[in-house]
Amino acid sequence: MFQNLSKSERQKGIKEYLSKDPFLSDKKLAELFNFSVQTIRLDRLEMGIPEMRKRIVQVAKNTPSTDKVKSLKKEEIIGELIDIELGKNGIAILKTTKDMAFNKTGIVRSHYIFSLADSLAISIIDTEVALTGIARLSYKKPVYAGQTLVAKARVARNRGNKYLVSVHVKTDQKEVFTGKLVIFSVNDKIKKEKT
Amino acid sequence: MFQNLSKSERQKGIKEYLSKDPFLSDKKLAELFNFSVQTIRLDRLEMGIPEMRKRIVQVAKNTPSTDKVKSLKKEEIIGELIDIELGKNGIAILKTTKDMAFNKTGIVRSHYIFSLADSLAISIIDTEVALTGIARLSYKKPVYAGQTLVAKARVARNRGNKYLVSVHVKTDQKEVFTGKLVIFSVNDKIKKEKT
DNA sequence: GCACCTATTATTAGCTACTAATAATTGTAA
DNA sequence: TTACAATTATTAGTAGCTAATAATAGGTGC
Repeated sequence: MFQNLSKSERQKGIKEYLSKDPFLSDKKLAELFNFSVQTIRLDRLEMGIPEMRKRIVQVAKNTPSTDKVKSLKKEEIIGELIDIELGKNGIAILKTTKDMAFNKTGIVRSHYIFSLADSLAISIIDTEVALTGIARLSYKKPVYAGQTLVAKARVARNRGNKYLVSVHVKTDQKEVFTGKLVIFSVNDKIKKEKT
Repeated sequence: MFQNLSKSERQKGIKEYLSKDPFLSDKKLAELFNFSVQTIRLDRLEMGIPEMRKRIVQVAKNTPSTDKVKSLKKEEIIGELIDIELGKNGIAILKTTKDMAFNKTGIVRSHYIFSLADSLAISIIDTEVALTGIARLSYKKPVYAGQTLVAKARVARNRGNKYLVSVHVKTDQKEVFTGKLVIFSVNDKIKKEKT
């Protein structure tokens, strides 16, 4: 595979290979780089790379990423605003993908649909800041990854800073979700009050 | 730890322990169950369970393993699962960050809180696939970026494949969100029906 | 030339966590 | 008492190491 590599080149190569495949033993690395097993070991020691078994344990203990919080990306949530009449209604579209769905079934996770509905509902309120207060959600049919969702929101009632918004989400003419959201328009004072 | 277990009890115990912690060596199992290493090995052979190193490799390579949480892989859960009793209750934590919030106010967008509640609720259902049907959400107080949310979910009722899960989310002892979610446990048939 | 140094390779002993095979021991039931 | 299962022990061999020591090759400086 390799020949006549300098020490630094070889060490760099080992690092690279191991980052791609931590399952390589010293013996296999020795064959790959055409150096003796002992040299490879020395390289590992110099670079502070643990032995294969420990590397595998590390991978095994990290794969089910224990404490990493997977957050939703903005683009994934909001979808695309198609049409909007502030204070009245709006339409948004979201193309669902595999990573929004359960691996096992391909069914899109419910909070993605809610996120679409919620952000659309907030968007159509004609105010600086809007917060969701109460919501009633109803999931009618499962949505499968790949399907495109069309969300329509409408302000059903408005008393003072309180808005009742109803959202209907469809895919292929079928209604898959409906929700009623009570949204409050808020000014900056609230922020101070509650902190 | 254990004493005077029958062969079948012991083998059952070994299976259980290894499903929870595949990193246990035969020696440690022998100490746990108070039997000799050779007996443990015979048990593994009879049950077709590979040695520790091979188990670790399996985990590392992400080969399908029956997890404690059935319906969701850990990465798929929003927030960090702290404690769970399948079919009963569970606790999850989410550290909120700026990119979960509105720039203007620093208030966390409501769908992040719902996502935490929803994925926790689904996690505690002891089934292969779980889907949200109906939900009633109530946002009590605004949450500010940086605050840590603690979500507690409890199965309030369970009739057949229909579960009523109540979720309470708090930060600094204050309740910021409550929700009642109706979740359905589903088998694979649904998938075929609706596609 | 020689001393010195680095890089590389070899060798040996010991470790963990096994497999595989064989054998001995214990207990219990026909 | 014999037969059998369950358990434990023993031995040889394996992979993939650590750790320590030693040998060898090649170059640099003087």
